[in-house]
Amino acid sequence: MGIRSMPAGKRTDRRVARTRKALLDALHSLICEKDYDSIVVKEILDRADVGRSAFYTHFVDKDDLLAHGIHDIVGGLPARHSQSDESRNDGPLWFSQTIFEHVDRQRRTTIHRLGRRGAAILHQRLNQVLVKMIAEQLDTEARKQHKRDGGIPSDLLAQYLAGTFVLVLNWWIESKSQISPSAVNDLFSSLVMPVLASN
Amino acid sequence: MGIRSMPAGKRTDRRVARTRKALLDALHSLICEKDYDSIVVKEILDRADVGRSAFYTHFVDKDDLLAHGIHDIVGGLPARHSQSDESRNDGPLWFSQTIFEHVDRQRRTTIHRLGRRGAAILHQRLNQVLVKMIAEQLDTEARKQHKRDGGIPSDLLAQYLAGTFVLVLNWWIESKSQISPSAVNDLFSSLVMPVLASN
DNA sequence: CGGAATTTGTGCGTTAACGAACAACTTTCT
DNA sequence: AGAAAGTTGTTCGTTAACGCACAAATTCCG
Repeated sequence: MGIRSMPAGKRTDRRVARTRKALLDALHSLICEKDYDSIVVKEILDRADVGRSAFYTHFVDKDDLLAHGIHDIVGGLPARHSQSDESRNDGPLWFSQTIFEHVDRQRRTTIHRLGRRGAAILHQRLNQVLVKMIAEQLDTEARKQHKRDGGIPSDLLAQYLAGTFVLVLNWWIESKSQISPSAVNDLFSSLVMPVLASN
Repeated sequence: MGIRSMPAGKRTDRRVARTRKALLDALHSLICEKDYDSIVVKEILDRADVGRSAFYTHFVDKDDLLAHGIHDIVGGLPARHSQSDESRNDGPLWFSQTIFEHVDRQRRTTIHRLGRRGAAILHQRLNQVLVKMIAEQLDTEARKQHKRDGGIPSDLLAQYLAGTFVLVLNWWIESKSQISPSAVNDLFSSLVMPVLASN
């Protein structure tokens, strides 16, 4: 649910933010040291210095905690997007480059420790968040252009873009060949640009 | 009161420890940036991310918070003392060298920003804590030697040693001449050793 | 000087985190 | 296999921290 986007409601309690951050950080630092599957809740609790009951008031289990970890990754993205100089870099692909670079940075420290399951969870979640973000951005842009539609429905397009992105991302991570973030970003562009152009 | 010495009672609540540490750390980092006197409670609260009422449940005011800051400095001392190999380095002066070195390290970052008042508070508190620590150590040692007394009362001796130490420390800080920690420690030894030897 | 603004310290109803205990389940060891 | 050890997820009474509002004291400034 709401990452921290809408200005509605009162802002979150200090304690809530603290506990969440402590747990998220604890998991992150643990993943840097050992495989995700071998990590046990007690370890997270100890490192975060948080009680067991507090954990389960915020997350349903370890996987849920992991899934929420991407907010740190993707959370800062819309800020950069909306704060950009309104120049011309806000196409539907504004997100890809940044994420590719981020993944590239974290590749050797954390990502390879996730294992099949952890990676699947994160990809699923990333897909989820991306769909939402892209859909919003697409709608905003469509509204600027006087609702000119008739092509591909925007929600389908969003799902397509997110899906393709995660696919490429996954392939990139699995692939042994060392490709630069920029190069794989170009690959991604090559795949989806024709579709975008035809719209 | 009790720093964290006695094994009595249940250990402190996580929340208490967290709040205390957050406030202590916040003050410390603020002193690194501006004069102690110019720091206002609100600033400490904001940086520590702690509510106003939480502050006053632990400390009576800003000065009280500062005073409790030395526990970080002196707190680790007894551990080192009791964990030493029981060899022969536990004279009554085991504390001085360590503290001189610590002060030397923090000299340019924090100490000079304390001002008259802040320094006075810290010295007073340091004296207080030292008296207690030295007295305990003196008693322990006296008990080992079959209560052989008749010389200077141990509590007086403790006060004397602490007082002299703080005096030398203060002089060292104020003095323009650059004296090494070891050198000033030797000076301190020279002052009190005769008295100790005559006992 | 004197009013405005800020800072201080306190009170209080609400809520999140605590800690401890628990049954159910999984792992490990022999 | 079967006992011992460890892990998970839940419950519940207690308590610290929250946020907010307030009067008193202090500092700022025209």
